[in-house]
Amino acid sequence: MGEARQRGGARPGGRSARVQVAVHRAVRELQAKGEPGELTVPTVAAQAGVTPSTIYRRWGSLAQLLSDVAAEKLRPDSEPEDTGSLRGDLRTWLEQYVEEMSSQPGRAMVRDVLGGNQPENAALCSTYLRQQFESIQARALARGETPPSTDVLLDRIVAPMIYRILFTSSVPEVEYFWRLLDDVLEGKPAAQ
Amino acid sequence: MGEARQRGGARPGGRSARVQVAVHRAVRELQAKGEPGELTVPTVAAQAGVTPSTIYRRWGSLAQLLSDVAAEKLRPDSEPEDTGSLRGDLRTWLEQYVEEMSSQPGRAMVRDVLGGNQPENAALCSTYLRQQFESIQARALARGETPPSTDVLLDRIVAPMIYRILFTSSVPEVEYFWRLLDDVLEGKPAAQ
DNA sequence: CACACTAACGCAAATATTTTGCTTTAATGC
DNA sequence: GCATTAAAGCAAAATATTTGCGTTAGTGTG
Repeated sequence: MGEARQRGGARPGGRSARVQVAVHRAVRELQAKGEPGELTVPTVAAQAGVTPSTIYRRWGSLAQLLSDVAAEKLRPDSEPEDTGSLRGDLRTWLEQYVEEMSSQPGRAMVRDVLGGNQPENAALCSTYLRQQFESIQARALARGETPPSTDVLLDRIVAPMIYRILFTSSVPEVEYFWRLLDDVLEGKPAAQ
Repeated sequence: MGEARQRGGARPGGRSARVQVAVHRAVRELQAKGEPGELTVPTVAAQAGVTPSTIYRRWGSLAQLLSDVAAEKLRPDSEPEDTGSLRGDLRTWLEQYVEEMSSQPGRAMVRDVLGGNQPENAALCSTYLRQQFESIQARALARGETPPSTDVLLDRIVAPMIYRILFTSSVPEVEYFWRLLDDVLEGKPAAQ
């Protein structure tokens, strides 16, 4: 994750790991409780049973900690569902992704990952997406289908969604993105 | 701009306006000087000849102030150049936009607008883009050309660029986005 | 133009957060 | 085990943020 790295023999075992888990969990608990005013380094530290200075030294700031937690939340917990066809796989995946990301907590996650000025965490999210797509593509190839490239999927479907989440007040329904998907799959010319 | 709004008779004249200008200028000056560590509310206040509490009361936090300043910076200072054709107008505009946004300060601007949790500022940026596009479209229509819709331009060109700026470590050269543009203009099928 | 009204600023005390130096705890390698 | 030292704890110091209250100066009215 995005924690400050040391050169000397790092020591990731035991206590360090426990602190990491406790702090991340504390963040999630406080986030779940609502009250964004309660979400401060001292509060998180208290909830995690840890000293504030520990958090400052390991994560640097609340924003970086939140960025780490958000990146962790955004890691997919399972393979994309197999529906039997490329189009079905992508539609199902897209439905879940749109729902997750355009929700209030979803938008917050996106903002948080970007917030920490920690390019690695943002890049990680992109990597997660690529991996999901690659597994869908692999299945498609195994079926004899010819899937679009990952870059095309990112440019034509993910990017428009994220752009709207970040820069506009309302995000379209899934149908809008399903349409973008079909344009890609059918090699349609751009809608004018 | 994103400053806290009051219901009672607002008082935007004279002193308030001067403070606003002084504070924004102070932020720009400190940003220009580099040293991100120097960029704190007390420092900005000192540079602007103002009390910190003034900034806290008007802007709430450094992040919101930076968001306002970034939104202001992102406001286009002129009409898009007229090159005589739709494709030329869009290519020229795109060249400048890619150069501006993928630079180090450009990326910082994007992060800053989004940073303040101030959806209005982000939405403003999208509006600026729409306006630029609309003026290019109007010229195209006057020439008898048929320009793509604003949404298509945002989805197919701007969104991929912003996505890469925010989520990946390297942003492609202009040529990449010129290609996306030509795909849109020529109604080409998606590249596989 | 003088005057009342009050939004927005300044000032300074009260809080809260962040940094830092030093001590203690406990992983890791031998 | 035992030495070594990364990472945590603790507490004082430094900074940043909030808040109450007095002052300044836009704004509307007579």
